[in-house]
Amino acid sequence: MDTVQHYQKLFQQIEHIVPISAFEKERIMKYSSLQFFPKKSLVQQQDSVVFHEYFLLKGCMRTYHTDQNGNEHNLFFATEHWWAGDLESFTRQTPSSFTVQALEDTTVIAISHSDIQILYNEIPQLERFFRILIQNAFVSLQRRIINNLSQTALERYKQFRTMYPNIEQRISQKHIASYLGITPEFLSLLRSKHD
Amino acid sequence: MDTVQHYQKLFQQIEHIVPISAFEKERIMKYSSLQFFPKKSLVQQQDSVVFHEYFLLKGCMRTYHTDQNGNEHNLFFATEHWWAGDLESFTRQTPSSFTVQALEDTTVIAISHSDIQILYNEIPQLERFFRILIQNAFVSLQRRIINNLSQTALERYKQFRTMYPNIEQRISQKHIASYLGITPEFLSLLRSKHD
DNA sequence: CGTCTATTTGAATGTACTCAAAAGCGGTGG
DNA sequence: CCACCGCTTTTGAGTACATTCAAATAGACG
Repeated sequence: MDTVQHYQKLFQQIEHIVPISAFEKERIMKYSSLQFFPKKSLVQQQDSVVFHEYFLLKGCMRTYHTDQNGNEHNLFFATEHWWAGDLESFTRQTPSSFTVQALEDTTVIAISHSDIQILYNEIPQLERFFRILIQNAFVSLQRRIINNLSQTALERYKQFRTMYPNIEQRISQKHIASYLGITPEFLSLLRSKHD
Repeated sequence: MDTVQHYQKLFQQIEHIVPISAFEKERIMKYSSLQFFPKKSLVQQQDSVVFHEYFLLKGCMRTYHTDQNGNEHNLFFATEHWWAGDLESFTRQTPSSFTVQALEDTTVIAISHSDIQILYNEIPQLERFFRILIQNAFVSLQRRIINNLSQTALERYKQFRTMYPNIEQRISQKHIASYLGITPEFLSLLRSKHD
């Protein structure tokens, strides 16, 4: 089966944290699916309930919030072997505060809300896996808040570049500016001064 | 036993998410302890490994990071029935990026790193409890980042006031300014203009 | 009561934004 | 394959938001 190949990276990531058997891997494959999102398509939409979490096999996505004034603010970028999808809406089955958009043609493994409940019960270690996954995400958000509090836009940009060197080339400056919390014009200025 | 009374709020919080038996409650009490921190004392220190997570019964704490320039940045405040303690350092047993300080005389239930491993194994539901706890914390950090990206200092301050109305009276403006990411002078200005 | 820290006030400065216009770039259709 | 269209990036002027530094005032605590 060819799909097995696609799941290797996901299984690797899980096994890096908790052990899973061949049988459990089959269950995971049974209760998830491969999906494709063309470039620019919306994967999830703000104010709608989220039904899936996505593990990216190929491509790139952004998660953003649109505020009262209609301005978009990028919260996350996800590339290969990252997870995407609003966790709050997914777990609580409440309307999402975020839109998720494919920035490139993107292939994912999708797990639905109902199926993950089944998997949690069949494979208790997954509970731990996702706890640790969220914990890591939580920690990186903490770091980001501290950075936002203590650093200037230029420092944050430099750090972003060193932290995600490969991502920068795939994403427009406009989106990076939004992620950093500055205007595209100001990011352009910073780049011209310090490059 | 009087300590039982102290644990009521903790058990309530756990049972709000997962069921636990009377026996399991006893195990939790066995593998945790009551501790007291006088006002201004340091509960955890930056660059040291964190050994406990704390559930606050009474009092108030702040978690802050000291940057290269020696400036402190408040990341969290915790009051009654909140948790405090750097999760990253606690779970990974690595040096912490944060200092935790009692802002008032504070009484807590403390759980050590080794004891929580025992409890995870004895009471698997706790794994889910902490996953959901972290998930909630993660979600509120997401919100905070979006707010920081989309709002001015005045808007953030107003939101802080409505979101944590009881906390403001217990914490100095200096610390609130640091939490908001502005100088105490500027917060003072905002307050004088819009009050 | 005196000391230490927190808060207020004000002037000068810096960081980042808005608005506008021009230049660059990528995709699409003829 | 080129021309055009729309979107992104650059550049610049003027402005707003927030900081720094300094000094005065107010509060908290022993």
